[in-house]
Amino acid sequence: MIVSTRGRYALRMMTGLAECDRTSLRELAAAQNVPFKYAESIMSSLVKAGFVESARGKKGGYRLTRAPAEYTLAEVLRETETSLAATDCTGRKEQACPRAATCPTLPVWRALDETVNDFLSRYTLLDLMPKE
Amino acid sequence: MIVSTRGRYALRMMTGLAECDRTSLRELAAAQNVPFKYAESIMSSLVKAGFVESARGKKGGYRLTRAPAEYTLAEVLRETETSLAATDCTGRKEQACPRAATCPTLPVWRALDETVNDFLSRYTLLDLMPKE
DNA sequence: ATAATTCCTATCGAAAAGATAGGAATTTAT
DNA sequence: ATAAATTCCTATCTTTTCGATAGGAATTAT
Repeated sequence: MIVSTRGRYALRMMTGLAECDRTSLRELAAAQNVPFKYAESIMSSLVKAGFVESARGKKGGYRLTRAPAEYTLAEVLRETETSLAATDCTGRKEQACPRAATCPTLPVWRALDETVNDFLSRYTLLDLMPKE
Repeated sequence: MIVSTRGRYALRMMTGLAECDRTSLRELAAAQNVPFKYAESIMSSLVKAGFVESARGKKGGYRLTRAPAEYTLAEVLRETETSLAATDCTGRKEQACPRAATCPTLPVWRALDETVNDFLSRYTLLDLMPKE
């Protein structure tokens, strides 16, 4: 699995935000069918990454900081998925593998990583907006 | 994660087999550093898929049924990974999603699936054999 | 003050992944 | 025949990851 539920929720929430100027998480989560408390945790990643701006207190809520076309799927998923790496070999534990220096397979995984990243960089939030 | 430990073990075991005419699982697992019992379960998938031929009893063992260049990574991983699908949306539970008909994101996931599959179809076991 | 919100930390429960256990069936060698 | 080495089969265990929830502190408009 490259993109998990968490990442898909994140994208849905962001397209939801793109459709209104500002909204509370309660409304957004309901509209996008994302469990409220889970949405909270995801939104916290989006804010920390600077994708979304928050306003606290009554009448508070969230709003995008850029135009939808300015977010690639790659950057959003990089912040919300645990890892986008094709394998453990190219992920966090990369350095832990003693075979790395001579492993004939490692270059293939690196190329796969790049292929996936390139793919996800060619799409933006705008491509995920419902038409008409 | 696209390729898990199980899939990588499968590929290692097959390249190991490619290096000798026939070998027992005990030897193979030891040589490739794959836990013996785990290797058994993986090998059972490989045999069932017809990638490998088994001989039972004393002096038994396993052997590839084709030349290394005749196995693509895609087909090996398709048999050993739980799923190669980019998301749940394009995996087994595909039909379970009520949004599918109008989901603007689904085509993207399908295209990603195809991209990954194309990539993995361009490499064969031969590409994973240690050089020199 | 009160109500509605974001923010923070902790935890739970289910599912998947990695790995192991034990023994039945088969075959070769002696 | 018997023993040894193997594949085959089913079941289980453990650890990690993932999805989701709980409770309450901090903030702000009214």
